[in-house]
Amino acid sequence: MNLKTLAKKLQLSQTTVSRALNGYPEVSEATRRRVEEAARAHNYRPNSRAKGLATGRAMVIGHVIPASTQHEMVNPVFGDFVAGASRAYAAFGYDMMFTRVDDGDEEQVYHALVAKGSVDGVILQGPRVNDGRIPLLNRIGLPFIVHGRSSGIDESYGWVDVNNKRSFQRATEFLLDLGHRRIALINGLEQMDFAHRRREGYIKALKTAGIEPDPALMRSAEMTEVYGHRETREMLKMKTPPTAILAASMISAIGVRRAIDEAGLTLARDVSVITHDDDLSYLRNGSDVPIFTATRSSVQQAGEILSRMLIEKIEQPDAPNQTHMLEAELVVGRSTGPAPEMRR
Amino acid sequence: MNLKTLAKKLQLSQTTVSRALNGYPEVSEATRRRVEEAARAHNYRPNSRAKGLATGRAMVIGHVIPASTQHEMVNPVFGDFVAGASRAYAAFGYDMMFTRVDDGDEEQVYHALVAKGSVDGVILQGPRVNDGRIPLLNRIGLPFIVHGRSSGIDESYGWVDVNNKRSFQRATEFLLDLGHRRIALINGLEQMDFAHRRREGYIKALKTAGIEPDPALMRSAEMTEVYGHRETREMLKMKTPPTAILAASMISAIGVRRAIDEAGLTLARDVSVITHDDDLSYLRNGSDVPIFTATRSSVQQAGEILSRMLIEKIEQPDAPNQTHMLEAELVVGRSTGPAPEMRR
DNA sequence: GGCGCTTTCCAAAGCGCTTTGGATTTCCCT
DNA sequence: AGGGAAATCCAAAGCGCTTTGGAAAGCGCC
Repeated sequence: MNLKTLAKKLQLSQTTVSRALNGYPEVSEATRRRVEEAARAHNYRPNSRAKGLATGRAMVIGHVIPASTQHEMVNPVFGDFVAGASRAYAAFGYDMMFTRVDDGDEEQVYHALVAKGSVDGVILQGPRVNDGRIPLLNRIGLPFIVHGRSSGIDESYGWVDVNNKRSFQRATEFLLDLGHRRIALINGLEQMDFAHRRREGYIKALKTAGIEPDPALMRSAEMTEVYGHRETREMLKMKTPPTAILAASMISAIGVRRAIDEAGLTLARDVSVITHDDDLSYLRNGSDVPIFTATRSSVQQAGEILSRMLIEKIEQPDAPNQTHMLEAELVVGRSTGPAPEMRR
Repeated sequence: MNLKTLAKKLQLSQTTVSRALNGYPEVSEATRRRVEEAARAHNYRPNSRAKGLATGRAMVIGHVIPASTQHEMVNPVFGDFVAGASRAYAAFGYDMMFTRVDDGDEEQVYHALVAKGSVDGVILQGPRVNDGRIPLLNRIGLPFIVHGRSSGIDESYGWVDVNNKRSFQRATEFLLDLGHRRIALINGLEQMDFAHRRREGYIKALKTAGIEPDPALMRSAEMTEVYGHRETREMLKMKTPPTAILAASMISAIGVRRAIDEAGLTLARDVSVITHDDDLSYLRNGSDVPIFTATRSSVQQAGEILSRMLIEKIEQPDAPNQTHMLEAELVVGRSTGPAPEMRR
């Protein structure tokens, strides 16, 4: 069923039917009702490609996802983020499309997306420090919003980000207040901007307290469970092991806890742990009492805000870039306690 | 840059340029080379909507995702599955599109997808027992492959599934062989077909061993960490608590372990745990020695097989439906041991 | 009755591509 | 030299929609 045959059935022109369906005023209420009814009855939906061709809009938002390092997609954060974003897309009639890109092909892929006209805008996930994709997208003129920011990039762009620096600074201060002096940071990959900022916060808090950061206590990699476990196990073997650990995600914190258990130590009593908590649906930080003391910020909520912003950007491209800073909340759970030295 | 202006620049007709670019034989090698070069130079990419309109193919594969219960998207399994699928899509030039659907609107959404022509086929995720979507899609005639199967549906359809029944039967037998008699099942939602089959396997093994399944030891819900923790804590409080637990996913198994720790018990010694392991990138079951004894089957691999099958189905819709059964492997880790009674 | 509005509708062009049906040229062979 | 096949290219139609530029009809009013 297409416009033409529907129009014929109704004894109307395609123009009129199209206008009736799209809410234009140049059509009488009676006709509109008649048209709408017929459309419903015949299960008519305008062909999206034809509509897109005619209007120049795709009603699709793209997510370009680095593949070689599959970090983005397989990171459990991804699902919650996308779930949040999809809520906004659905509300505004957009679909979301994922394009997988091998490393180095990013420029190609963005050019292709705009040349092929398959999306109206993109979400930039996982920005790195000094991320070249931002100037690229600005140059191409494809509307985009960044999930996070990119240190070192001066041009204007829209973003939604957690105040990673401040939240890790506060978390570190919290541990310092508990008397901890050897505090480890099991960070994400430090080329990622969020990890970079978290380290800044961590270091700033240490320096402010007059403590020189120890490179041996700072680890950086993809935030898997195995990674959290491995680094913790190693550090606990040191001559003067850390008494507190800052973990970058719930998943790696789970590995951290496993290593602590295996070492015969007790969480909170022997080693304190604070993690960042993205508030993932499948990995809630406990039900009543939080398992971990954590800096919490819902990535699902971030996804929703972000996609709303992108849709606005698409619908009025000339409006100034918006930004939105989310403050993580420090929730105190059962994974932190006074430094062991203090307790004696 | 579009076909018309590119053709004009080359002093050729649109036909020739199009044919040159699409590998048709009616164009000389010399011209083809010239055209390809110009296309590259001007960064030309055919507009996908126009191409789709002309060919009738969208080169897009759809994933329709239930929203109200956001199980699908926020389940960490989702990311790995999609990562696997995207590998095949990228190889064959397809994009993937996600449509969020509120409960009850599924029929609407599928109809819309085919009417709007926005996808060439869909992947059906999270099939339930007796899932009405399968007959619906067959009726509509939209190519699809199911990730899993649906007990109670007799019509023919393509699927890729893990042999859930057998793998849980084996896992149960393994525990029985270790002397366990009170074995709990912390299952997924039992309207989900995979959970249904797992329970069948579990029950079959028990009955074969002459043990009457105890309803108090069978739990069912979304497989979150908190759920694994809560059910385990409850069951450990019973007068005769289980000595072994079968968990439905790594995430809930992590909750199970947490509850065991909190109860002052030791994994493997006091309580044995076997989990199903989807081999998620961020939640590997340990590095060298597996953390948990587990039935393992890579969901990423399933995604890749599935999407390959769907592409074949799209390209030759009349071929008979293919099916692919994956056998989970039982890996023995450190979470299982002889039943406590046996050790005395 | 005729004028100027508003209301209601329509024919046709155009979005950027593929593909059909031919036209033109080249080449080989007798 | 001429005929036919093969190679190479092209004009134009068509995919299903929106939108422009009018046309026709209805209405109140002088």
